[in-house]
Amino acid sequence: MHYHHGDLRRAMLEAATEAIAANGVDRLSIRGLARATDVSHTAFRHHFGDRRGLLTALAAEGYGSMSQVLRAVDRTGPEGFLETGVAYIEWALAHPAHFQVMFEPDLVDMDDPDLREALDGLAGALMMGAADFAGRDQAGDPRTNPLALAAWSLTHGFATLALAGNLPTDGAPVGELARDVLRHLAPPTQPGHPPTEPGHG
Amino acid sequence: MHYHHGDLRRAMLEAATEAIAANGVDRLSIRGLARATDVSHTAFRHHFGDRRGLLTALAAEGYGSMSQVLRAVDRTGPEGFLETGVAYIEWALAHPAHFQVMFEPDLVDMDDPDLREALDGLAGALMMGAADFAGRDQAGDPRTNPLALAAWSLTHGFATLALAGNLPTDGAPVGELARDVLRHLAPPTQPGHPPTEPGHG
DNA sequence: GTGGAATCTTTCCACTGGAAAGACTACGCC
DNA sequence: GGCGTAGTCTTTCCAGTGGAAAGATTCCAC
Repeated sequence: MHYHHGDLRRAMLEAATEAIAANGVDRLSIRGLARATDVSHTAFRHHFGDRRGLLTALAAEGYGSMSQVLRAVDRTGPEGFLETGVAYIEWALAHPAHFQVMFEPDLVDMDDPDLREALDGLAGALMMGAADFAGRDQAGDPRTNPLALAAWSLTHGFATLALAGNLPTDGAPVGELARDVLRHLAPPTQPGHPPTEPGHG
Repeated sequence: MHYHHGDLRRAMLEAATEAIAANGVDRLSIRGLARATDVSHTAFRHHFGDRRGLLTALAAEGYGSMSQVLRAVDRTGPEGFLETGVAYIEWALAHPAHFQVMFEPDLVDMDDPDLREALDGLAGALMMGAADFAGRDQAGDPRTNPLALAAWSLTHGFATLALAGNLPTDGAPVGELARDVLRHLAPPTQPGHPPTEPGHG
């Protein structure tokens, strides 16, 4: 046992990831992390400042990881427009702790420069994927393009509901179900009547 | 000031609603609620048991309220299939504290009978609305119908992203944007594998 | 080596949620 | 009226939490 831990910052982030995934972020205890890492409960302050700083770092790590994964997606296939969404969902299910922190602004310090930089990186990756849905001619910015926003909402909603345990995840891999769900996104038809035509038509 | 508060249960729920909407559920303090209600910090225990019990009651209240609103939606118009989704989103934005607690299973006691009953009521209302998306011939159960699940995911995702501050809510009412987004849901146009298998049931 | 910077500990504090026991009040019953 | 019981709230105490401040230890450039 050394006085210097070696890489306490990383160890704390990993311990927090496990603890949040197991018990939820509301039951995350700094002192519990310190015990798991075998340091004093104030050791983390040098690296993160306070509890919120730790969660902010975790969120930034999540933005970076997700951004990296989404940018590596092969979107050239016949259903390439779906792949970013599927990757988004699979990443969320594989990183529940990060995902939970990433989209709860109450938990983090939104003014943190590292966080903002990582978030901007993810936003860029999302726009690339959304452009596949919206059509390559159009901008994929959800702020201006309702179809892109619909793609993001659908993907994010599926991931959120799945993480909250509201989906039948029994047996079949979620990736296939996600594909089936994401396929139901379509451009708008004439306003005034529904774009869906039930089977009896 | 009476020894008996009168309706402490309701007062506590309302104070909690305000506090969560203002600061998020993670910063909700029982003692803070007690101060706001001018009672001792253990007075609530008789009504809710513990902190989790209070959040559980809040979630149940939310399920009941949302269910009631969704069931009152007029779904007969030309775009009636959208109205449940729009009402879902508008309810969520009008009740951010409830919504936040309703879909975070870590925060509540999922075995609470009152909660389960209220949740079942909401599930029924959601299935009615989802059936409008999925087509009236088909079951609107998101557990078996991918289109119904897509409708729920899209609606829920939009509400979640809006509450997290990720949407451009400047100026225009969110209801219209929600309509534009929800209109993008459609049956699959891609050949190949049909997303819905006509299993028996 | 030595001085300074980085890292971790010790100690203390205000605060939190919960347990236990007691005090007050409403209300049916005599 | 008075009485007793159930319901409601308080008082008191406790273990646990996050954070502030100051000190101890180790690393590293020189």
